[in-house]
Amino acid sequence: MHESVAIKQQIIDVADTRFRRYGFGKTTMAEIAKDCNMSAANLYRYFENKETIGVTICQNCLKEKEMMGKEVLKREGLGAAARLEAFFFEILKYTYDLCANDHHLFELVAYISKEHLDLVQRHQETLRSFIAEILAEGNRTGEFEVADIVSTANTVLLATVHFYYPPLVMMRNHSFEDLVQAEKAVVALLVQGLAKH
Amino acid sequence: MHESVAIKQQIIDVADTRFRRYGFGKTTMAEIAKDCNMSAANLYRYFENKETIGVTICQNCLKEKEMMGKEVLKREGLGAAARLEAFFFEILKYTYDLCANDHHLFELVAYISKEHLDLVQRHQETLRSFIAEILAEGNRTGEFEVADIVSTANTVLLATVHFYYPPLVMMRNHSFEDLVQAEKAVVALLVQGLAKH
DNA sequence: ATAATGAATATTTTTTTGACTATTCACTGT
DNA sequence: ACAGTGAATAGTCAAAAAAATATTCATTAT
Repeated sequence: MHESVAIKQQIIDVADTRFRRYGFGKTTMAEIAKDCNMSAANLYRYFENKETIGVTICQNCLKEKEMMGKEVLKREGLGAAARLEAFFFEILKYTYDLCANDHHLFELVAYISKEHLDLVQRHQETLRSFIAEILAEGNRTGEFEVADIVSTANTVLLATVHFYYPPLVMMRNHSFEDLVQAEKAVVALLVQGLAKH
Repeated sequence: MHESVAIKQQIIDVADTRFRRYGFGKTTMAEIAKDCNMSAANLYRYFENKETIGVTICQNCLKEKEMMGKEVLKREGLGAAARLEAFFFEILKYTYDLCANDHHLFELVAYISKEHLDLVQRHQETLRSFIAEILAEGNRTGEFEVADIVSTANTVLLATVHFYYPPLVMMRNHSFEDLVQAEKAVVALLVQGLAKH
């Protein structure tokens, strides 16, 4: 019945493991198939091609990052300013961990992002909507005074690119602590700018 | 006497022309030498190697960009906020023009920047000092209220990376107008945050 | 009809090889 | 000593060949 869904998932799991350990390029369809006890040809009944497998894993990665941010939206006892700070802290942490520890996955994401611009765009769209939520909350509580929430959310996203865009996060061997300090400083300045005066 | 300085300059001029037209990789030392009416071997009496020539041209490029920013520092009749805006506008304009029109030079800068991190760092250091000057002016005139000028200048630099870092400037085919609009929005938000309340 | 396969074909990657270019050096002219 | 050179060397790049891999397809199994 939903057999095919389970098999798809198995393929993703197996591929994910191999991609992380050996990289996308060094993993063959034959190897993935073997791990699933099937022939390489049969993989094509579940995925159009190898790249599609990569894209799916990439999407999962971005989705997980989004979850990290989303969790912050629901946290109790935070004002809008503190929430914004926590939001970028989580995003930065996730991005940093990915890049620093899963080098191969980082490369996969970078490669896929180059081709499938739409993926990245959708991801940014999601982050933007999260930020917009925080801005709206700030307006509600009187902490912020934002006229155009959507366009301001976009502006905030532009100013914080250092903390979610992997190539920038990894540029020069900044320690995680340095990055967090920079993140705090940028967000603090932005919060000042957003605040009701 | 200062013969060698003039010859060095000639080599740079000739190389610059060729690099812009054909790219760094497609320009040979023999060609540069021919343009200077000398043998390839003789170039090595003036430059350690080909890469050093590229680095020098790259430096000139960055220096020119810095000049664009510096000019804004001296403009009369601008408040600190307007000056900051004008500053990033000029930087963005120069960066955009370089990337959009001098594709080969853009690649050279990108390539050299990867190796010679110190060049880029020094460049950022310069931009930072310019921003610091503007912040200090703002403090003086009462427009801004910045406690730690140096660290704040750095924060501003981080938040505006979209407008001076070539790869980001060129990411997706944003029109120049879109970029300028984004630049205005980001700087406006930062200025709000810097303002005396 | 659906799942799966081995063998055939198409693509991509790797290796090899030859040509090309950067760099060095021993030497020439001043 | 200094500016310069041609020829020798070393290293890099690019085209071609070989090998590996992705993808398709005709066929089998259930």
